[in-house]
Amino acid sequence: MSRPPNPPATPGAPPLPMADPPPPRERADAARNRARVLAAAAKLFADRDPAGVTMDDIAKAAGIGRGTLYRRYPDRASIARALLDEHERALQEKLMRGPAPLGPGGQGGPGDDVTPAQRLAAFYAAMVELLETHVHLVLGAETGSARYETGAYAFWRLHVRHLTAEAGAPDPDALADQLLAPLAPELFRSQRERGIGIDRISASLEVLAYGVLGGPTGP
Amino acid sequence: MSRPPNPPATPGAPPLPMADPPPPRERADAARNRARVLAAAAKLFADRDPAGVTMDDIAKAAGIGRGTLYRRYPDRASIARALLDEHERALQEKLMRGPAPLGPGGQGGPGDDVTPAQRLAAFYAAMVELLETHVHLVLGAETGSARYETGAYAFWRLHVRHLTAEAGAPDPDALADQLLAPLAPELFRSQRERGIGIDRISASLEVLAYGVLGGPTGP
DNA sequence: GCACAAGTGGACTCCGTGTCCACTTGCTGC
DNA sequence: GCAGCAAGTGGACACGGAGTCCACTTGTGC
Repeated sequence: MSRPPNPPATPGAPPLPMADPPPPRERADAARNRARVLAAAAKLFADRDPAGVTMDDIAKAAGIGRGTLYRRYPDRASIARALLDEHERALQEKLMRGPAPLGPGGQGGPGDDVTPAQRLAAFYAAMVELLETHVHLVLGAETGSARYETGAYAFWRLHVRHLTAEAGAPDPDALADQLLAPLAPELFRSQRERGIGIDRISASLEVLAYGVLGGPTGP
Repeated sequence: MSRPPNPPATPGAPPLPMADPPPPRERADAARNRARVLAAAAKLFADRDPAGVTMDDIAKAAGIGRGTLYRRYPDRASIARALLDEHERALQEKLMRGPAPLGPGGQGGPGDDVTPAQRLAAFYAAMVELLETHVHLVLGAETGSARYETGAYAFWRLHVRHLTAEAGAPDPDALADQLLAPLAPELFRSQRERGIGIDRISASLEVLAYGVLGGPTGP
C-alpha cells in the first residue's frame, strides 16, 4: 500500500482541509512508532482497568523507550484521545450534517418535522452505543473533572444546549450540562457492571429526553 | 467541658444505639490527634484543590507523624468522609422522617398530598445546598468511579428509585442513577466556576424533576 | 555519501503512597 | 504513687509512577 501524501504531524491538529505553510513530513521510524504506540495502548486500555495503565506499560508494550513515548504524547489521556478522536468526529459529523433524527435534516427529506426531544433521544442512543464500544478509551482519557474541560464535551454541550433552547426550555445553559450528566462514562460503566443493558439505559434516557423537552409523555 | 462517656472508636462504625460488647475506650492523646487531623484536613480541603492534598500535608498540618495518620485513616477519602458524614446523615434523616416535601410527611400534616416530583425537586434543592457548602469534601472523598461504590450514593439511589417507582416511571433502577447524575460534584463545581449560581442550578433541576416525574409542566 | 536535524531510549530526579518497627505515653490494677 | 503493658506515635524506608534530560542513532535532502 502507498503512504498517504501528508500524514498529520500533530495528533490533535484541527482538520483544516489543506494548506499548512510548512508540512514538515514525518520520518518513517516515527510513523512506525506512533502506530505501535496506538496499537499497544488500545490493547492495554481494553484489557486492564484503563486508569491503571501507566506510560511505562504502554512504552514497554510498544517496544519503545519512555522518552520516545513522551515526545509525542505528554500523558495517558492524550493517547486515549488520539484513539477516540475519529469515532467522536464521526458522530459530530452526523449530528451536524447527517440525516434526521440524529442530524438536523431540513433538506425536504423525511426528518423535517423532527422535534428537539426526538433528536435528543437519538443523540442519547448514539452516545450509549459509542460508550458501549469505547468506554475504556473514554475512561482512559478523562478522569473526573477533566471531562468538562475537553473539546469533545464542549461540543456535546453546545449541541444539547441548542436542542433545549429550541424546545423552549428555560436556562438552556444550566440544563444542557444536567442532561449530559447521565452519559458520564463512570456512571455508564457502573450501570453496565450492575447488569443494566444498553437497551435499558437508552430507553431510560429516552424517558428523560421526552420528559424534559416534551413529547409523547411530556408537556 | 466534660468528656463524652464513650466516643466511637472507629469513625465509620454504624450508629447502633447502645451495647457494643467491648467498648475499648480511646486514649486521650489519640482523641486529641483525631480532632487535630480533622480540623487540619478541613482547612486544607477548603483552601487548596482537594485532589491535590496529600496525606503528608495533612499530617504536617496536624502536627503528627505520617504513621499516626495512617493508623486511623487509610487514605484521604476516609478523612473527607469522616468530615462529611454528619452532614449527610442529617439529610438522610430528613429524607426518611422529616416533614414534606423533603420527607414523606404522612402524619396528617400539611404535606400528605405531596407528589414524587415535588419530593425529588426538594431533594435536588437540598443536595445542591449541601454541595455548595461542602463540594471540597465531596471531591476529596470521591474520585470518579469511586462515588458509585459509596454507602451514601447507595442511599441517594434508593431514595430516588423509590420516588421514581412511586411516580410510575418505567425501569426505576436505570432511571434513578440517571436522575442522580446531574448532582455529580465535578459537574457542580464546573457549573459554579462557569458562573452559574445555585439558584439557577436548582431551578434547572426542578425542571428535570417535574419533566420526568410529572407535575405542573409534565405529563 | 555527507551533514544535519529529527528521532530514540534509558538513566535520573522528584514526589506521593503505604509499611514497619523501635520508642513513648496514657491508663489500670495494685 | 507506681509498675506493667497495650495503645499510640513518628520517622525511616522501600516502592512505583511521572516527567526530564542528553548522549547516541537513524532517516532524509542535497
